[in-house]
Amino acid sequence: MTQPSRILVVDDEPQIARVLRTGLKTHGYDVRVAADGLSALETFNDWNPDLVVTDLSMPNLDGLELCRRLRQVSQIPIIVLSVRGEEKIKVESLDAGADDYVTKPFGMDELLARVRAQLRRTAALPKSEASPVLEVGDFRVDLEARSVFVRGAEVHLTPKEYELLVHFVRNVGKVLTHHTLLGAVWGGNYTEQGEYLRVFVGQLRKKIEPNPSTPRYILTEPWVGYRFNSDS
Amino acid sequence: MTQPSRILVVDDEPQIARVLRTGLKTHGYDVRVAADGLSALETFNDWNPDLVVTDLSMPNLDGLELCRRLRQVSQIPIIVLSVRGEEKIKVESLDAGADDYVTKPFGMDELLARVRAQLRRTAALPKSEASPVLEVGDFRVDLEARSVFVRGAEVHLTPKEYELLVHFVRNVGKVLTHHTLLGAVWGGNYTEQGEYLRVFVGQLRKKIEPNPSTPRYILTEPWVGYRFNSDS
DNA sequence: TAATCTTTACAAACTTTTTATAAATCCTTT
DNA sequence: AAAGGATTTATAAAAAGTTTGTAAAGATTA
Repeated sequence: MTQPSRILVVDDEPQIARVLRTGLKTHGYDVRVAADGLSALETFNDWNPDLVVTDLSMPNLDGLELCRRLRQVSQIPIIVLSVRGEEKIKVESLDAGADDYVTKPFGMDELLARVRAQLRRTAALPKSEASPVLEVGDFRVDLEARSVFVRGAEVHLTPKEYELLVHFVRNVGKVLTHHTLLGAVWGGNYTEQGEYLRVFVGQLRKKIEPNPSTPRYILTEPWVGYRFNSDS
Repeated sequence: MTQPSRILVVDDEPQIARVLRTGLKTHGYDVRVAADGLSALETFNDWNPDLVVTDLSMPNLDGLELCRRLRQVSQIPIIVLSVRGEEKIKVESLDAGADDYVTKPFGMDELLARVRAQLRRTAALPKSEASPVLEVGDFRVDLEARSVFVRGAEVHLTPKEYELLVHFVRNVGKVLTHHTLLGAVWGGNYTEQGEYLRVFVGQLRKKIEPNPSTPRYILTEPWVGYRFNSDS
């Protein structure tokens, strides 16, 4: 049997920490709790967890800084807990290296779903970056042939559409900010051209979504960016 | 009885070339010699050898570049000959696509052992790449006779048209960038001459497409390149 | 001289960018 | 909790800018 995944919970509020610990434990995860950023880093080094769930406001070393420090040494998935409505901080978190966020107050079910999604994503990552074919959910992207198949059928994409899709597929389950996507596809001088992104996301959806008006793959994260989803 | 293996020897020094030719011939191989990289490529296309032994320093097109060019179109084993002790060039050769490396001066026995090893290795590979006849969809290209049949009828192609088609046929289904195609057919110094490609694709289409204005085989991928399609 | 390759020029096709408007989302106030 | 206002997002379509297709003339080679 495989080892249970290890999850490091970082929160200075004891009630929330307890809820998270018990919720995750009852679903089979191995959990440890740290009350601030510094002890989180220590536990990370000692225990080598598979995923981190962290609050943003904490003593000693806040969530943003924790993300940055972790990113310097690891690709481990990080889920940030943020307050509803503070969109700016969400973007900052993602820029700092977070993979996803959950807005408080949150349901345990939602958090568990996000945790599963992140663990699945990192499990699916290719061991060597060399593989010329990306296979994710219903998608198959052959980088060498530059061809794209969705649910078995080939779709033709223009250059910009293609680059955008590749970026999505390479980051399934991860929330990508407008800034990030624009930089990746159009380059660093176009990170403010939100219109481009809207237009091309729309075109991509028309080509890959069964029902473009209620997207199943390219989900929008209002005020933040988009997330590529591969679940059925 | 099976055909003797064909070995293409590429060396501009006549003595060495002669030694290699006689040595290999007395061991039952079919041998041809080319004095430089360019004529080696020609002989390769015409004669479809099973293995290439090449020197590094040559006029016209050196051994490294020859390796790269061959690798674009073939998995044929390449053994490189070079002066003893040049470790850097050894690494470069292998990066360029060489399979093995023999330092001069060398014993014929050693070279023969390397040749046998490489041929043994490729003997296990699927036959497709070794065949002198490429059959793809409605196309039949006889590399040895340098003849092309489309839907049963032979078509006459000029040298450039022929090389272009061979490159397409060898990479069915893949999108080939302008850059790649120009490099493969015209060489590395012409990768910016997009006009050439447009003109020759047009000529090829006139010769092979049932309806050149709505191509069925050579499909264009706007802003990227072309893709050869073999479906009906 | 004939065949092939290179160069040139312009119309047609396609992608990207821009623009405009409707729909959705979020925040504030009641 | 509900309504209104501000901002963001979705969508369509026109405008702009490149690339591609094609013919034909010039250059080169055998």
